[in-house]
Amino acid sequence: MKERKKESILMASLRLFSRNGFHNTTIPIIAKEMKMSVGNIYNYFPSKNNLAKCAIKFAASILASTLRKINDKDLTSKEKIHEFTKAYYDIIEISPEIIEYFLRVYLSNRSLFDDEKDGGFALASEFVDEVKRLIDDGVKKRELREQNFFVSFSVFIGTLGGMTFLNGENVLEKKPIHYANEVSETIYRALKA
Amino acid sequence: MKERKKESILMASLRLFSRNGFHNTTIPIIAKEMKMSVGNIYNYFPSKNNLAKCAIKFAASILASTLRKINDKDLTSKEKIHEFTKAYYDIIEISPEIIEYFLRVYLSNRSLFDDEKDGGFALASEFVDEVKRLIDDGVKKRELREQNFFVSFSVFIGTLGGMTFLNGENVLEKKPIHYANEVSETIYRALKA
Amino acid sequence: MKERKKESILMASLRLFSRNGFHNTTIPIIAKEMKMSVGNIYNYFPSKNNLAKCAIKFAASILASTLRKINDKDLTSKEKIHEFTKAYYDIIEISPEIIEYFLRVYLSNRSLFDDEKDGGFALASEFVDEVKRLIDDGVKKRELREQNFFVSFSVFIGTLGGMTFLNGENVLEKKPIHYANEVSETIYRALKA
Amino acid sequence: MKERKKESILMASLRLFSRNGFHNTTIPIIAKEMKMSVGNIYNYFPSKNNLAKCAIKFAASILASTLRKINDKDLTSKEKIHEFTKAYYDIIEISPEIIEYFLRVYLSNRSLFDDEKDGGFALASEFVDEVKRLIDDGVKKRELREQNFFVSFSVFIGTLGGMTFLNGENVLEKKPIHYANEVSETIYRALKA
DNA sequence: TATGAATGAGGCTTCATTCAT
DNA sequence: TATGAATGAAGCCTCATTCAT
Repeated sequence: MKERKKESILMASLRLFSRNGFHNTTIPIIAKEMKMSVGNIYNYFPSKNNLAKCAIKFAASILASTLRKINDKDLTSKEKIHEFTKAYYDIIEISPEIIEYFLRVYLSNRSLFDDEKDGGFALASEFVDEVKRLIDDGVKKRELREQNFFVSFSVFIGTLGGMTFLNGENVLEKKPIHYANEVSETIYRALKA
Repeated sequence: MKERKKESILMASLRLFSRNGFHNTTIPIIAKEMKMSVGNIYNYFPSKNNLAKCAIKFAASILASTLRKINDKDLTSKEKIHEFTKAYYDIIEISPEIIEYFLRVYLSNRSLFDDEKDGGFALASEFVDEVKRLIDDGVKKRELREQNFFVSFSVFIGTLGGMTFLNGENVLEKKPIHYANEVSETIYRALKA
Repeated sequence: MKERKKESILMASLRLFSRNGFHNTTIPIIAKEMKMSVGNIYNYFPSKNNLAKCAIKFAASILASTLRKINDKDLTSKEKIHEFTKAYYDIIEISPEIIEYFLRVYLSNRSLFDDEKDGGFALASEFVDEVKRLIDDGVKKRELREQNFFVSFSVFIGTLGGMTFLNGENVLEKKPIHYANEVSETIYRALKA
Repeated sequence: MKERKKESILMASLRLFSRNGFHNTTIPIIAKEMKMSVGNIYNYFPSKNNLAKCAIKFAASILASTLRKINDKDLTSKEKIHEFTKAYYDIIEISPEIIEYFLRVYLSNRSLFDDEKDGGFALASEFVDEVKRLIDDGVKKRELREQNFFVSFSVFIGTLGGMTFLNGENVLEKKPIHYANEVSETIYRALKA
């Protein structure tokens, strides 16, 4: 009931924020999209900032659970990287807002999260932890090189983010999913033992 | 002199925009930082949007010229990647705003550049072109793998951007430059033939 | 209720615009006069320009309906001119802003209406059409001379406007209505067959 | 020298004010038109308001002297009205700004002239006096009807102003001068004994 | 006289948030 | 819970005017 509606507001906000940016998305716009009144939004979220924070957690948890499922499978690191890359591109295809939200809102509005511990980085920690698990496992199995985690994290997620950005800029000739193999192969090469 | 002042406004704006984002940086804030009056800013730039656009060109041309100098040297691709990574981290050390600006403003406020051709992608083209040259040369010399340029671009720049982001989030234990070797090695592995 | 408030804003704006001109009447002034907040004005009219346009239509339709009622009566042209002149001076007495608005805003700020078809002339067309009807009828009945409509229009409305202007300048010794007979007689002589 | 330059600033201002309105004409625009610096304008006129006031006097004196020359001739009132109407339309043809200034600036910015005696009406008095002379002479010669001067003034000037406005609105099919005969005839009929 | 960079008040407009219903 | 009119602070931008040169 209430929780359900809260989630649907979150989805709508995520979509609007990621498409148009945080500052270009007003509460009235969200209300209109939800066919609710402006005031009623505030019965579910105490502020626009809070909405943005919840959206980050929401998006991160979707990415995290996607990755968790793959981590839980019995696959080689190469396969995991490949599967996650594909899953990532599926998300881009179906719900690009989940990814774009990080690029459009999280990156550029750090001040929103200033009062959070870690300056808000922790909001995404569920996801980051899962990436760490993938890599640590790979290292343990000697499939991936041992190196500073954040370097590995950057290649992995930075590359995917880069492609997402280029897709958003409409400079890619084909749909993102088409590049999945090449991308995952490249990431794997970067990380392999 | 007028050109000098224009450039110093540009630097200040770049710094503020990159630190706090476009929308959280007001013209009064820029004016205060510059110890100028609000109105006087407008004698140098016709609008806040225009200021942001000029800042992109400015930042892109610094990155491009850094990379161009390296491209012009007689080095292997591996060395070039390494040199650029080091140069990149030097910039992060000295003028992090130049890099962060891309992350915090350019990536995230596409609508600012909507009226630009290519939706503003061209603003960074000077830099993108130089990356392309590095990779194409490497491919020609059989040092780098031939693959879709945008994939290579994403690994290269996405990885560097990822590290910049993590640095901005204060999750790195050491200064970015410390990771330069590991990062450039990783990028090279991703791209090598 | 919303429509009612909209109209009362329109009346207040009309009054202020006509008294002080468009540019000397600020939104805060209108808000103060209405005892509303500045922002709330914008819940009723999307811009100050739009307010001015709506005011023109509003004023023109009042003038038009006044004249239409007279046109609909079975009167000689001379009587019609006389009745309209009297009605006009009644309006000046009770709501001078309706007339003065044309003088002080419409005539003088054409650029406000540049994006309107006919450069905004159409905004007043309801009224102009009614004047045309009065004159055409008079010509048909051989009571008025046949001549270019715009010349007739100028004598008719220009004369009334002239008196309104002089009244606004406080150079008339008596109230405008006092001159109604003399004015209507003069207009009639100008137009009669 | 100085007086000459002052007059040329006045001409330029008159042109710009009448074309674009008082508030849309900035001092920098006037300076650019004059190929002078902004500051230098202030060596000739102490304020923009003062410039507007001087422009009114300037324009009124041109109209007054035009009318004076006609008044000084030995003509019937009908001929005088006709000559002035023609002269008026000549002015509209050659320097419409002189007339339009009254419509665009004087009418709509009364507050500019609030500190003037008569609320600024006196600024145009040279011209008004000349109109009075034309009419008084006509009355004395029994060619024109004796009636309240301001009524006569309104028909005379209001009609001409009406035509000017319609011309500015581009609703006239032909050039204003073409209507001169019809207009002067109509004015004469309105005023004749 | 002449320049034009600089000032700063003030205008229009937006929008997160509140609150009476 | 739900509504949406109302508030008011704050942002962008303009421009008359000044002043150091």
